[in-house]
Amino acid sequence: MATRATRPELSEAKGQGLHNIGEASAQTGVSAKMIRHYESTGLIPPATRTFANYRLYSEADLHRLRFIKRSRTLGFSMKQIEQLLGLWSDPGRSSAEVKQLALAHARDLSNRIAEMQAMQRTLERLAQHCHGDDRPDCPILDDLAAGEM
Amino acid sequence: MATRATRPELSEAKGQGLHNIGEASAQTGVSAKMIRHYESTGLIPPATRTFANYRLYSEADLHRLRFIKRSRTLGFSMKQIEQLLGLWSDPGRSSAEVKQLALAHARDLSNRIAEMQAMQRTLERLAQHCHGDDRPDCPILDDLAAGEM
DNA sequence: CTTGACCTTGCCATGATGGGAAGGCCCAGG
DNA sequence: CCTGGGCCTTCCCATCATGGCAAGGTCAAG
Repeated sequence: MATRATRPELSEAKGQGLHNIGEASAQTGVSAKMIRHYESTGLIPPATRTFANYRLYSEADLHRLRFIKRSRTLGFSMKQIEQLLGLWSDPGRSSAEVKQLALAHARDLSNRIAEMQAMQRTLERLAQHCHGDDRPDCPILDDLAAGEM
Repeated sequence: MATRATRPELSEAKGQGLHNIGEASAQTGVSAKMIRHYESTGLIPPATRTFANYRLYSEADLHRLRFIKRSRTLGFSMKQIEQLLGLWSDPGRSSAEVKQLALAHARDLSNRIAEMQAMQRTLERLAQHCHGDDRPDCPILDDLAAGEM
């Protein structure tokens, strides 16, 4: 078994516990499309490749992808995730930095939630006063047309 | 005063209560950029023009723009606003259609609010358990790394 | 006439994601 | 050996609503 100094065959790589992009996607919940995108933007390092140029992912790579996936699920932006990944891999980090990032995002969420709740309440209120029948009279349209900001 | 059959001068048009795009923007809160954009997508009809090709807006046009602005403030999408405008100008509409549109949007908002609240609660909970000091230990990163979906 | 504010069109960027095309690779079945 | 189908590669385009910039025309005041 001569070790191929440069780039392995796909079957060989899989025998060593590596995964192609399809498997990586299935095991992390990140689409292949997005894995490639993350690589192109530098969020993840360039994947090693097989002889035929297929991308290969180690368990550590999958771990990183799951971290990203979880962060997206919590609504962090890609820019914030970049910072989070930096902190994650920095042994000299202070938890204060992480906490600050998380709380900033939480505040941002709160603000957006409040805005949407205001919209929601207004809509519910308007809809309550709308007959919702065959007649054209409609307080909802009246409100929109009145332009009460 | 010979009525110019084709296209008026700007000063003449303003004398007749028409507005250029800057005034229309100032009086409706819709940026000039977006007014042009709405025209290009057909949301509003092509504006009449001065001799020098400046757009002109009547009070009715401003009314329409305010309607759009108010609808955006309530979070309706452009596609929904297109429908709302159609209903607004349709004397034969049924208020049920309007109400249905509004309630569908309200439900959509509720869903998105619920998602964001879930994120928000998770973040607050994680942050509460994070010391936020100089040490690197951080339950927030632990959670992200664990990938508990 | 000059200056500055405003208008015109047109192109590019955002942020995260999906879709699709054109072509190459891999494996299994005949 | 050949073929089919499924996976991979890169590249471009679309979304949604909005802003920015650039190059050039217009208008009103000094």
